[in-house]
Amino acid sequence: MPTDNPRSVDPRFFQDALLKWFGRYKRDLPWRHTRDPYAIFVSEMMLQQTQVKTVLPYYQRFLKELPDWKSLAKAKEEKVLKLWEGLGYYRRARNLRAAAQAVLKDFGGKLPDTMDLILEIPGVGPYSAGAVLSIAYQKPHPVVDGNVLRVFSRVFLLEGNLKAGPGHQKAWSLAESLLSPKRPGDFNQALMELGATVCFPENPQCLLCPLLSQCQAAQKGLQAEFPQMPKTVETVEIPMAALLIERKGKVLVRKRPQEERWLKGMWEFPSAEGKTFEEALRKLEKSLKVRAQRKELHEVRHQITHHKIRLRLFPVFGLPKPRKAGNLKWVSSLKLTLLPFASAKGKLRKWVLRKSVS
DNA sequence: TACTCGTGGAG
DNA sequence: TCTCCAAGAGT
Repeated sequence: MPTDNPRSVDPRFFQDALLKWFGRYKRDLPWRHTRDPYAIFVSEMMLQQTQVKTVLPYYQRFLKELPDWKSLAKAKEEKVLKLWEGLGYYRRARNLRAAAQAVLKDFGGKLPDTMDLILEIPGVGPYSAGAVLSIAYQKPHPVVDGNVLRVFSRVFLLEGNLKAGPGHQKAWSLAESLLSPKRPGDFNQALMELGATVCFPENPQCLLCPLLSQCQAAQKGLQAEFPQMPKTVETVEIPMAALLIERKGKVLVRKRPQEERWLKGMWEFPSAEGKTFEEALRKLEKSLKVRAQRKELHEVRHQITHHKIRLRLFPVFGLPKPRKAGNLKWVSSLKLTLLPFASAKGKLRKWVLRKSVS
């Protein structure tokens, strides 16, 4: 019979096992070498729904360029977005800048160290608040993220969807009851580290786990059955066409308006959706008054939530006229632009940089 | 509450 | 090639 009663676990044993393991096996990460609340705050914003390995280069570059609250608060949004290019969830970048402005304007230049105040900051929710307070200020607040949910679901055999409703509440109360009051920051990081490096979604490395003796799923051989994730929505395919329009060594880019469903306010090669590529292409030709080749230069596949996007890039015939429309711009380099589906690591961007914009 | 927002890595 | 999902927040 599954027990989900936190009182069946000795918090002291849990803390000792976890902290000892963390001390020995934790990864060497840059934000573990600083006590600066700003740097820790930046790392937490970047780490939302994003793996450590992906964040690393962004974190280093971001702090070098914008080392403190003041420089971030005063930076242009374009600059912050450029530093975020390719990291995804761009609202985080805008919120981070707004957070810096709030810290300066509302909190005297110092990140607040209490739960109620830090939650007022844009982009800070329950997880980030607990993480920053415990790691930067050693305040005894728990965290619950995807890693913690996975570890708890296995150790305590928690059934059902833990990402919302009563299951989520249960996870938070467990995290609170188990938290090490002396070392909350290390405890929280240890729990997440365990999920990230041992308690994998697939093929968890149970023999390396400090909680093995406490893990109900492992004892029953049910690791693969937990966590119990809600079934995923079917993905819809969206054909998209984009145009590569060159003139005198420059390329036409477009700022996506607020009406777009994704990547609002981001720069791209002019693009459109359609039921078919041909339809998308005709829309573009009409709105920009140009003629495009029917053979694409390149195709990129991309997935945004339950949308499967296929973006084809078509070259434009002849020499198009210059245009001045507000959301269009000729650029000679992509250094100042953000290109959807063509992020820093994207194939399309690499292709364009090599073939077209040198 | 449930949906939306990006991208890359792993199996 | 396809599916899953990650140091979540905003609405």
